[in-house]
Amino acid sequence: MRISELSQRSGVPVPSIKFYLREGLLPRGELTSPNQARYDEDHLNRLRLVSALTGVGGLSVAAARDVLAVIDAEEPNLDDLMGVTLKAVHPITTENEPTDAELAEVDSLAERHGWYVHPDSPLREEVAQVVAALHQAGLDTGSGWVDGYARAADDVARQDHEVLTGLDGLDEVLRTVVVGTVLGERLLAALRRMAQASEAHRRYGV
Amino acid sequence: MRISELSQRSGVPVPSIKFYLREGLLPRGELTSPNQARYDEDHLNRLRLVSALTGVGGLSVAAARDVLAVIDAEEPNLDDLMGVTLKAVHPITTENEPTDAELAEVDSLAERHGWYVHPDSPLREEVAQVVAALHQAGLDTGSGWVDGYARAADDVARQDHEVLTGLDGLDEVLRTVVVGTVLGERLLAALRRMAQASEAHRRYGV
DNA sequence: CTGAATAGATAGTTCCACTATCCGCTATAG
DNA sequence: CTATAGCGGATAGTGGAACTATCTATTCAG
Repeated sequence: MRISELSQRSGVPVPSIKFYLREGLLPRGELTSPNQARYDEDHLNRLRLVSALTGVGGLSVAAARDVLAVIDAEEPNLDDLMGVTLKAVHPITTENEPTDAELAEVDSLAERHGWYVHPDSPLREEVAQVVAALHQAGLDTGSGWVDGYARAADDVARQDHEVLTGLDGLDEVLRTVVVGTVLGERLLAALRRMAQASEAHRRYGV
Repeated sequence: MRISELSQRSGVPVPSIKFYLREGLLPRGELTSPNQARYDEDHLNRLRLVSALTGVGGLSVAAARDVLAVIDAEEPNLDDLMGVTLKAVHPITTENEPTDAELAEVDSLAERHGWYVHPDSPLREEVAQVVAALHQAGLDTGSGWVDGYARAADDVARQDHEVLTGLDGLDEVLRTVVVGTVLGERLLAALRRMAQASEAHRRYGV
């Protein structure tokens, strides 16, 4: 197919597709002549993936490119993929260094839930940073409600890995990890809001 | 205190504070003369709240302003607050209309979990949109894993409301709803990633 | 044959979240 | 008392991100 069909079937405007081609999110089509290229179903699927990641997924174009590059790597590596994906989802900023007390809070939380957290893992800092933001915003994390969040997170993570074991091709595993990490987060957030609204209705009526 | 002290204690640069003042996220200080104003602890707390919402919370300045405006309203209303907050967190885009099948999927999910979802609620569309994005990205939602996410979301939402019943002042309730919605989402996401990493370590070593 | 579409390059646009500069004034150190 | 650093408030400028428009030289479809 040509670019206009790709555009129609994906819902992405032609200029945007050209932009993604330039940025390397989407491989070029096969040139049949100097100004004609042919795209196939793979291109369409890839474009839909890009669209999902940058749209609902909320990734920047640069972050999406990094993530996709790992998927495309010769020897894809689950570790790399997780690292890149985690970085992509919410860029680590150094806006407010967490205190040692907050890091310790995270460590003890992890211990209570039986999590192994590498001391140098950026995740440790990241969680501590969110905790720091909660404190800054005037919320107390001392009364144990964070453990409830951790339990829910643990449930979801276990299930995520269950799902992965049911897949066969490496390609599918990689794609599922990426999409599951990026969109799963959005799904969980949206469902939480839905559950919250329902709970509010149940408790306080309409 | 004057603006420089506000800046030092909050970590926000003076020009940014001026920007927030202009944008109405932070109330003006009390003028003691035409070019001198006095700020107090309330200003500092408010600034820290703004910083948490726009920083780790990921809200745009406009979204933060809308949310804060509801908190500041004469007669604050929990419904308004939730509506505005939900809109602020992830702006509703019309990028890919969910299909009727996807909406139906969401409805039956809600029913299975005993959630009341108003037919006109934007949440319905929002969840369906995430589901649509998952489909577009090539993931199947038919095998029941979404129910696991819903269960986790339900747990968290119930607990969120438990926390609220333990608070007294309306002000505190409102602030907790906002911060809890915005930052709670980030917390849950970060914890999920941490749990995922730990689970990966448990299953595949290193 | 002709008009619409195409590949690829370059340049322009729009939005956002700040920054920088400027002015007239004021608090304060010496 | 002066010098000077800082202030409030207004206006203008900056830099990055994600497109969007335009251009040229083809080429395909009717």
